[in-house]
Amino acid sequence: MKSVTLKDVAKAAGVSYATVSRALSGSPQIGSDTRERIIKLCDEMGYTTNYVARSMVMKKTDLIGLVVPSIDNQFMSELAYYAEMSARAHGYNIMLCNSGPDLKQEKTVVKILLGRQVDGILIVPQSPKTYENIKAYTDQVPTVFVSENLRDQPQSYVAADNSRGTYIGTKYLYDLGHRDILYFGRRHSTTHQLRAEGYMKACQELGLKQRFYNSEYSRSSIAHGYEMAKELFSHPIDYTAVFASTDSNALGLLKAADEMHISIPDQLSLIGFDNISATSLPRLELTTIEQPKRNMAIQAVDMLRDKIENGTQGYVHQILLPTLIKRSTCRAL
Amino acid sequence: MKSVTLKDVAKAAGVSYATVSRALSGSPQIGSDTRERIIKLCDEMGYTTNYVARSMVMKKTDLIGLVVPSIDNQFMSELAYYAEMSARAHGYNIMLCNSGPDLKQEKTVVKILLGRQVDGILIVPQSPKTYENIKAYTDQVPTVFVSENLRDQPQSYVAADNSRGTYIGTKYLYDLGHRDILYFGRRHSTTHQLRAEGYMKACQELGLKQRFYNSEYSRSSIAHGYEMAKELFSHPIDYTAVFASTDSNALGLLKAADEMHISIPDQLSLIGFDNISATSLPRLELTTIEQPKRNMAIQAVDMLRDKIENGTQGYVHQILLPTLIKRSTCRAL
DNA sequence: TCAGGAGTCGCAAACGTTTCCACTTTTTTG
DNA sequence: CAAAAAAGTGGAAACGTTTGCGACTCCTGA
Repeated sequence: MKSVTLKDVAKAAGVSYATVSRALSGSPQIGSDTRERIIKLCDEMGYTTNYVARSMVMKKTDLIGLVVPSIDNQFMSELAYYAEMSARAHGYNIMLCNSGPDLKQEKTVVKILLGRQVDGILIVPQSPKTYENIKAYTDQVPTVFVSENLRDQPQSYVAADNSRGTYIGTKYLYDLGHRDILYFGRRHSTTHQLRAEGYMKACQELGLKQRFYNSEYSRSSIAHGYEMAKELFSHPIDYTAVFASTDSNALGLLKAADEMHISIPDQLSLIGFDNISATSLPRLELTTIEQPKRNMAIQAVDMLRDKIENGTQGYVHQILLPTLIKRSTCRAL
Repeated sequence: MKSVTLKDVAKAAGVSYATVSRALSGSPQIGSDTRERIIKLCDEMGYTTNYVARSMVMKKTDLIGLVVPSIDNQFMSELAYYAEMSARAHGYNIMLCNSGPDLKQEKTVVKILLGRQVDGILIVPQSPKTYENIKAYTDQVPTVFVSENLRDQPQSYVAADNSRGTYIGTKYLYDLGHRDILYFGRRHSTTHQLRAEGYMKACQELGLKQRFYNSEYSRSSIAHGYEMAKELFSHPIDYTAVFASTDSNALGLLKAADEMHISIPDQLSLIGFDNISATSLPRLELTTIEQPKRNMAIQAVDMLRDKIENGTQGYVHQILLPTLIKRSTCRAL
């Protein structure tokens, strides 16, 4: 269990441990013969440099804190995957924290991460209030937000262009011949407000009537989409397509439609948003708008690295374009 | 960016920094009046203890390395969720690594984790060869494996009782009246061998004929399940139920069945394994065997903590019972 | 022969903690 | 009331590394 230190290999090599350190770090001020000898010896003795000691003197941990509401969520786990890959490729490691159900938890984990001396924090906010919640810490360490739109805040973030996503989607529906399109789902939270706006903008441009259906406290879940849709379908259906603010809600609506024998897409076209993995499943095949998760993750760690390594001040808002994924829940009229 | 240290608050409080350290750590050998004064001061000055310095002297990082083939995977992200929660509740943080596509990557990240001085490692193996692959490191740090069955290896692990899972499932099918049950999918890798064994045992006890269908290099994916199933259905269907070794494969089979107008469950009952989240989706509703992921995660970190904190030697094999989730792809004959 | 420079290498400080030991002050006890 | 015990505090070492600076060796050229 006792690991071998610099001092150990120094002793074995008959040099000072400064020399060993330099040999490993590729310092130019060292003989190439001794360097090789030492490197070989390190290998034999199974020496690996102790990162916590190193961090101590370098005042840099090469650690990035990743805080997500809960990693057990398609969007976030996918994001985490690419973030970790990209970070590691650049010599960083990821410290993972679930910011749990409430803001208190979120603040706690950020505090922990600070104590751990992470070089930067990547956070996907759990609510629009997150910014205020951790404001006190974001100036102590480079931070970039992912996926929640902080528009007016002086904070770096990368996000999908939600507004453009719904715009593209309704345009697609229009081109398919639909003239009565219902927007279904959440409208509060910045993200969902933007999605609604994209729909509204498209309607305006195309001369369509804007029609919304949502309950005040709607959440993005299949169960809730189902409940909402059952309520919705109890009224006459005087629209030919619905744009769900979220894939989960769309899936819930799908379930309700099945039960009520409303055929999708024959009677009703349906389009969602997020491209969660479930949408590509057999029997589902939901047409949707994809958030470019891979790019978001990569851009986010790039931004963070820039802040860390170059000390870049200020902030940048990186907006990525979503794309339409055509599957089989929409049909031409 | 410059954070406040022990020395800073010591100066402000007019005491030595040993005293401040003691006040914070709740040492008994300190006056309760000075303790309160110091704690209040720390709060005001926004002091948080530097964990890397602390780790240095304590020779303990309170860090657990979590290595998974890829976090963007239902099973693993869910596992990671519970593991992180449980770990943090006990004062540990999680360092996340994807062990990537190959064994080389897996070895690399384990090495990194060792350099980071993690107190322990939680690893879900990417292949049966994982054990051999990282053998050299597992005796340098407490390690527990998750979900791959290392039966004969002197290594701690927690896993679902795969064999029992398939046993329960086929028994269920039998009780429903099925007498011709086909086992569909992978059979190599320890896990899947065990699953196959459970099916075989049930068949033996119940006097059923064992029937297998699989391709040599089958993987657990919907696409592959689909391909296999198309091939399968090109032969006459002289069985009334199929047990898929994996939910993903089951879903692929479902898709093929739909295309060939084979009705499930009317013509064919279907049962999967894993209870991935997709199985509970509308239109799918796959009957399956659930791995108790939450329990697995919690047990795993408990085992690891025991090794870390109590220096427990030896190894334990923790086998958890899977449960049958009845949904709508099975019907009584 | 020797000054001086290039090329190597060692010494020691520093990073921010925790904790052992010693020391001072206060309290208890005989 | 003196001595011993207890309580509270400070000094300093230690953890394993990086790196500035000084020192040493060796060689070149005058």
